[in-house]
Amino acid sequence: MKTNLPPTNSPEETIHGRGLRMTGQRRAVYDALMGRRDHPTAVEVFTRVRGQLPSISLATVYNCLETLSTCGLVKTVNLERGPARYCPNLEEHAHFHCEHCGTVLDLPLRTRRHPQDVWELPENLSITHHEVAFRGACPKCATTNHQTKNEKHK
Amino acid sequence: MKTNLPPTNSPEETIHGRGLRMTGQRRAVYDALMGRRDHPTAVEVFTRVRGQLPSISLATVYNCLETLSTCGLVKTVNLERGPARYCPNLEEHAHFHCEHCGTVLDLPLRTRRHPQDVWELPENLSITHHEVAFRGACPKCATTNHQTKNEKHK
DNA sequence: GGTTTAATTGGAATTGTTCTTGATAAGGAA
DNA sequence: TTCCTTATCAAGAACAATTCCAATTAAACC
Repeated sequence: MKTNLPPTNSPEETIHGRGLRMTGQRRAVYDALMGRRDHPTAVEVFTRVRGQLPSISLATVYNCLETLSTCGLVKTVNLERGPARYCPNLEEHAHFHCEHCGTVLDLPLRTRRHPQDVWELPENLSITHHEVAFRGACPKCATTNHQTKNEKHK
Repeated sequence: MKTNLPPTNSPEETIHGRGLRMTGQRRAVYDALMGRRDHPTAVEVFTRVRGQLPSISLATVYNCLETLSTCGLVKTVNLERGPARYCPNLEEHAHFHCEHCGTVLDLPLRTRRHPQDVWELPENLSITHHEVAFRGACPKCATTNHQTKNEKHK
């Protein structure tokens, strides 16, 4: 099974390998994402990148994120209905999603264990990726009695 | 950890237990979903339910699905950017999503194994749910050389 | 430098979902 | 029953996230 191992190549090499160009916009979007270990939305990436490239458009940020994602340089994460989030961590990991404050945390794999061991996978299924997400309350929110993020106030 | 075990109560009891009413619309939506072991979108449920209740509105289908989901009678599944899918299977299981034809399959849990064994979960995290999704090609699509579902034709 | 093709922009369009308002129906009390 | 209260529904408007489109700009190669 192909796991998403960090590429040994530079992002330029990876992009060129697909016949694509490493433009200033793609570079800036890539750097904005790699700069922190978090899970920003496209709009959040947009506001970060604007610091470097004030003329960039939101559509371009979407395009760049899509390109980087299909090249395997970043991961797209859809944990819930809202906007997609983008993840710079290419190591195998699961996500934890706090239902109170919305934070997303990375959970590392235990050595020698793999999700495939846990589930009955029919032989004839060809698996290319897998995604594991846990939900609940993060350490901060678990102690306090918060309302759920999207819950309505009276 | 709370797993989504099938409720021993009838759907009516579960709904009443929350101070809600089992209306004709909720019943019809529930039955439409339980009638098959697949993963329809809200619109697909809408067209099914219209057979029984021609005057039902799409907004009501969304409302009913939301209600049934928060009552734990069905599961909401967000595997990708498109529309949410709804799952009648309350047993613990993972999802397989075919990237070619879009089909979603249920994968049963291997006995005695749990996702929590595979990941490093910090002590102070309180987990309420987890979701596991695999992607790739289903048996049918693995043999043929299909295009990806959303890929553009020239 | 010129040519070719990919990429970017900005705005319009689309998709999926939620909100709003007035009408309807359920369940309990009289 | 009948009335009363409250939840729920229908229809369409509104909304948020994303994608599409057409014209312009920038890369890469000759």
